[in-house]
Amino acid sequence: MARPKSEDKRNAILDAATRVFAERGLTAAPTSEISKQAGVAEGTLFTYFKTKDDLINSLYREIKLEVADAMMSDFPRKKNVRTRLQHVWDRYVNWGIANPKQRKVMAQLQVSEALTEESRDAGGAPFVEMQNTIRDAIERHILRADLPIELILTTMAALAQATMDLIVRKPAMATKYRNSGFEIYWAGIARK
Amino acid sequence: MARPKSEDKRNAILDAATRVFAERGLTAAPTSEISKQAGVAEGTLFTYFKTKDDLINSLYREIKLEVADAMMSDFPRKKNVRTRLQHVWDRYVNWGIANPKQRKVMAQLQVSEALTEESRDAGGAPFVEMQNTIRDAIERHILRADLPIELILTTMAALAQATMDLIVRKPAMATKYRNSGFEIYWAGIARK
DNA sequence: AATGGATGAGTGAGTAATCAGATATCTACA
DNA sequence: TGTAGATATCTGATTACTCACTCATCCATT
Repeated sequence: MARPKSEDKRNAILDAATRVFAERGLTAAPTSEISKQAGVAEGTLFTYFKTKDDLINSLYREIKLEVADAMMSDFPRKKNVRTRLQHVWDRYVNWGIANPKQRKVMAQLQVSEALTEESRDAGGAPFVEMQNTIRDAIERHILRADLPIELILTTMAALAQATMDLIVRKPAMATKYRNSGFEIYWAGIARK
Repeated sequence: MARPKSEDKRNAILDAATRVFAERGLTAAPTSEISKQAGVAEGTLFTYFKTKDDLINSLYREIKLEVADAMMSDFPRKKNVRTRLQHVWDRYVNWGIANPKQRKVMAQLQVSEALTEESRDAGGAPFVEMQNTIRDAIERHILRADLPIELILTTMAALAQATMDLIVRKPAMATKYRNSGFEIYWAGIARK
C-alpha cells in the first residue's frame, strides 16, 4: 500500500453524510454535497465507499455501534433486572436527545430500500447482552412468562422512540417523559 | 367545468402510487411508472396532482383516513375503557397486516421530507374520539394519572407497529402477538 | 521507482414537469 | 333532439436538469 487511506477522511465523510442525510433525506442528498462538506473531492468519496448504497450501509453500522456503546457502557451487571433495564433505557433516550441528527438518519435508514439484510443483522449484534438479561429475567420469573421475548425487546425500542419524539417537542418535560416512559414499559412487562 | 376529472382516475393513480412506492421507495419511484400502472398518460398524473410532492401528501392523507375508518367503525362507545381501547388496537393491527403495502408506504411517508406540517396535522384529526376516550379515562382514574396523555397515545401507535412487525415475520403467531401486545400496553397504562 | 490514494471535469442514464395538438364533456339555443 | 362553441382534460414526445460514478492525471508514501 503506497499511500494508506486515512481514518480521518473516512470519518469526515461519514460525519458529513449524517448531516446532509438528516437535512435533505437519504435519496435527495447528493454525494457531491457530502464530499464537499467533508472537504474531499467527489471521487475520493468513492475510494472510501464503492457506491452510495455502500456509504448508507456503512453509516448504519457505524451509528448502531455508537448507540450500543452509549447504552452498554457501565452496564450494571450486578444490579437487579429493573435497574439494568432502566440503565439501558436512560442511556438510549439520552443518546437520542443528544444526537438528533443521528437519530433522524437512523429513522430513515430503518425503512430504506438500500439497507441490506446483512447490515440489519450486524446492527442487532451489539445488543446480545441485553437480550440475555431479558431471557434470564423471564426464566427467573421476574418478567411475565406469557409474553414473547421478541415483543419485550421490540417494545422497548418502540417505546423509547415514542418517548424521544415527545421530548423533542417539549424539552422541558424531558426527565418526566423519560421516567414515565420507562414506568409504562416496566409495568407492561414485569410480573405483578 | 367542461370535462370533469374522474374520481376513478384519481383513485387509480393513488393505488398505483401505493404499489410503486411500496416496491421501489418514495424517491426511487418514477412518476412515469406510476402513471403507466394507473393506465393514464404521464401528463395526466400532473392534472390530478400538481407535483410529485403533492401526490405524496395526498396519498398520506388518503391512507390516514383509511386507517381511521378501519379503527373507528363500530367503535363500542358504551363499553368500558379497556374494551374500547382493545377494539381500536385490534382493528389497527388487523388493518396493518391486511394492508402491508399501505403500511410500508406509511412508514416511509412518516419520515419523508416531502410531507408538509399541514398534512401531518390533517392526518391526526380523525383520531380525536380516541383521544377523548383516553382523556376521560384518566379523569375517571381508570388510567394512571401520573402519565402524560401524549405518551399514552404515542405509546399505543409505537407498540402496535412493533407488534405488526413481529406478526409479519411470524404470521402463525398473529393472534398471540396481537393479544400480548395489548396486554403490555394495558398493563403499562392502567391503574393497579 | 513503484504503488495506489486524491482530484474534479466529464459522461450517460434517468427524472419531474411541460406543452401543443387531440379529444371528451358541458351549456345554450333553435 | 341536434348542433355549435367553449372549456377543460388527455396524451406522450420533448425539455431542462440532476446525479452517481469514471478516469486521466497528479502526487504522497513506502
